[in-house]
Amino acid sequence: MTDPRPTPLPPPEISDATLRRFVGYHMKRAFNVVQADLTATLGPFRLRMLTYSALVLVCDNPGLSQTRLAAAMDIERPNLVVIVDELERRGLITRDRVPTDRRAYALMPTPSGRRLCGQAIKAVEAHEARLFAGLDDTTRQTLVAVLSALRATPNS
Amino acid sequence: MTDPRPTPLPPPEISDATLRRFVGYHMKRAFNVVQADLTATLGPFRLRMLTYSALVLVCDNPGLSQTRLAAAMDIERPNLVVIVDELERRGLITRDRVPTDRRAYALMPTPSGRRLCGQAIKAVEAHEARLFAGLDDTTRQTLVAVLSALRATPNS
DNA sequence: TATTGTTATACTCTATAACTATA
DNA sequence: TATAGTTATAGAGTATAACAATA
Repeated sequence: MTDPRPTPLPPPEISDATLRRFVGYHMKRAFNVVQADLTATLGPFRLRMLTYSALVLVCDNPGLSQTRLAAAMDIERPNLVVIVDELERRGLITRDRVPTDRRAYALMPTPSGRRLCGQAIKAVEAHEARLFAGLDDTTRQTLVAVLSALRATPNS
Repeated sequence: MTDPRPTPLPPPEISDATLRRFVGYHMKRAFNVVQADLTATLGPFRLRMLTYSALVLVCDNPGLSQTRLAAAMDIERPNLVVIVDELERRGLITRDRVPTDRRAYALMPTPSGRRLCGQAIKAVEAHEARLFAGLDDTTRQTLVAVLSALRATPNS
């Protein structure tokens, strides 16, 4: 199976050894892959990673306030507003006033929201099972442990 | 050390067990931490993760074309244009026409670009050493191996 | 004064279509 | 025709300041 073509210009391998030494570089690329796959998985539910995360947290913690939800999602409160707007507009959650603190909202899942959430969770489970099929349990646990430990950064 | 205050409302722990079961959730949060830290690290050099990656690749592969650089960085060519624009405007790289193919550019680092690149690499090395100080070599290698393996996604 | 939710805003990254000039 | 680089554009995520209502 020799190739008779006079290879027009054998594209010299790119040397990315320097970049590959940095974990952040690998994290970025890996996350892009996961993100793209997850977006496709959630597409049929008209959810994105952020709306999905918010819906799951509201279903698991009915009555959550937006401030605490934003903290749990590790995003800024202003950025949560549009996410809650979207979930509320679709009738998946409700914003109920808290009698004891009329500043805050108690976010509650609707029956429809709970239903969609359950379906989306199953889809994401299947998505992750496929994506991480090559990892044994120990490696997967190590991965999660390492990523979790990165939460708090003792910056200099 | 008893607390005499009548805890106004003991914020019930948020149950995020469902989300925590998904690796993508941990990847997102971990990447946000790394990204924020890296942005701070590169700030003094007026570089971001993308401009840094591009500069490193051009320094390691002088004469690289934009198409191949975009492929190496795993971004779309249109998005690379502004990155190359910025590096060129700052005098860190040059866009030289390729005599044999006048459509393409040969990206070359300037002496100033090489100098800044060397300094930035050292800063990023220190940044990563600090960020991943808790990981032994084996764990770190496992992490990189797992993240790298995620590149190609056999999507269903 | 402090906090909840909100608006406005800006920057970055990502993705696609369509154009130009070359090949 | 196909490719290299470009422009325009749109969507999404992130971050900060400042405001009204309420505590």
